[in-house]
Amino acid sequence: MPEGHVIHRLARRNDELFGGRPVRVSSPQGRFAEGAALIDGRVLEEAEAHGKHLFLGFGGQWLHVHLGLYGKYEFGAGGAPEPVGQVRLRMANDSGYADLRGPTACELLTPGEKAAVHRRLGPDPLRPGEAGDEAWRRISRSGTTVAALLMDQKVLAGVGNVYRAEVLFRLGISPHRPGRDLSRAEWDAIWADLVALMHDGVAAGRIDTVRPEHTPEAMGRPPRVDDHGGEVYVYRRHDQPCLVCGTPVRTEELAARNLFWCPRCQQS
DNA sequence: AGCTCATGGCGAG
DNA sequence: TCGCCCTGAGCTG
Repeated sequence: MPEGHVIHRLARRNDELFGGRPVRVSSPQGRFAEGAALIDGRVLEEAEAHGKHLFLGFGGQWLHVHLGLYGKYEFGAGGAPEPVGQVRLRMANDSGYADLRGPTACELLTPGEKAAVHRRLGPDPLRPGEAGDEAWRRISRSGTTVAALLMDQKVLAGVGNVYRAEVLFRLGISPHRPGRDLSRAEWDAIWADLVALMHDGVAAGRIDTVRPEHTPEAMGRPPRVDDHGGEVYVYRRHDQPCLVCGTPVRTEELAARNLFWCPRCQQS
């Protein structure tokens, strides 16, 4: 269950393991059998991520993978074992293998179709050279809440439920503020914080957002591990005391997703 | 064994 | 806004 940092790691991992060499491609489960046959034995030329979309380039044909809510990659060294369960896509060479399960998308795209995917995605804080200006144009004109806008992949690509909750907490911004009520300075701060947090996420392979001064050790509290594997302020911490002010973290359903925030630290 | 939930997104209405 | 798709983990019984 991935946000953008996971996909960028997957692009790098695929490139390291398979890049520049022929790769065996199959679909043990069978649901991607025809596509797999078309690229089986070809050379992986490039691997790229845009938001939560992964693109693997096989000379004019692009394998497009989107993990959705449940998709998962598993990498291994050496020979691939007998597939267990539902493996949609398997890529393998003599060094190792990668198994993909449960993706929302696993398909071959033409360059034109790939370009269309990019066109409908907003700027990605993890893509080199991208700026948040295009996102700001949409946000500053929208009456939708900033919480919903941050999750909208047309506005901004790669941010999911964890990063949106955490960046709003870190900047003390209420998730219910309409986008058009944000100042340019506030947006610039959000973008800069996302760039920093998500690059940390790529490096660490998990989402950590708690500043050093608010860690349990610094606050004189018992150590704590969030069940999704990172240290965060509000994500999935509903009814637990805010790490900064002690007020119970609140939750609410917004556009069919859980939103988390601190009603005291995020009033403005 | 059978729920329920999850870091997502699409299309129908 | 709702229902639906994909899969697995973590409960409850």
